[in-house]
Amino acid sequence: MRIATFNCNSIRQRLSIVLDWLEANRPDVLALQETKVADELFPATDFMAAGWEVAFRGQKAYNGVALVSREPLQEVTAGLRDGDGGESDSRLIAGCFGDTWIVNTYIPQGADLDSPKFAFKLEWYARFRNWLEQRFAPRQDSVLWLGDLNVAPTDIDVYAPKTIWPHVCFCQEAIDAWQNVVDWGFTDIFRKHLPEPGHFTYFDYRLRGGVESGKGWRIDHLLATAALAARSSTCRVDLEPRRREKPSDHTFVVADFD
DNA sequence: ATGGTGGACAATCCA
Repeated sequence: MRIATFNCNSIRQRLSIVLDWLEANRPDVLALQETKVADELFPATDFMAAGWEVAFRGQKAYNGVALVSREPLQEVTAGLRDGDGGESDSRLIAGCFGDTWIVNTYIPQGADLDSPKFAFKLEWYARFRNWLEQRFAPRQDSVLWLGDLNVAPTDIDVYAPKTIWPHVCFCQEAIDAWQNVVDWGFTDIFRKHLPEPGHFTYFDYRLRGGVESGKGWRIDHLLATAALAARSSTCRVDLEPRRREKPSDHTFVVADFD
């Protein structure tokens, strides 16, 4: 089983990068964030024409998540409160692949530490833990949580921890909010296989030569409940799509399971 | 150094 995540920063701008990557890597499921398109304008026919199933929940201009898969996912659900029509609906989409639940989230970024958007971020994390508790039992269920989580949990997850701290994605409150969800029952698949510093998934457009100079962040994550984590065999960052014209500011992250 | 770039969408908002 191969599962991947990619913040595409507009699926319509990045469609050929995504379709080419799917063809080359043949994942079972690819989770997308920041599709930035209302559902009626999502390019579903392009995915279907290339032989992929796709489930999506978005809104105009901002946010938006999707799950691309080789076979249709079962029991697809979107939103923290499914159907509330608000912003929270376009930040979560989940579905069942075999006996594994794939839970794709685009966590709020938070803007500034003193912004209401940061409070909304912390609240969103708390609501998400509640969402998990209501649906799954970490010891029984196979759950893979992945996506743009907008948290760099440790010093080796940012390129310059001393100067970046505190930041909405690298501060104690955000790390605690992330840890509280991890404590529900997740293992960090990425760090299981890539424990050393220097692996990043996001490079700010505004820093020139960010990839070459290693000025990155690890804010895109894959985490799994214990039995599923024990089955994971590899995890890697794929920088190849960044050599394309107009790359996303995020990388693909891929995990394989036995 | 509090900038810088990029996307959506039409003046700014968001990251």
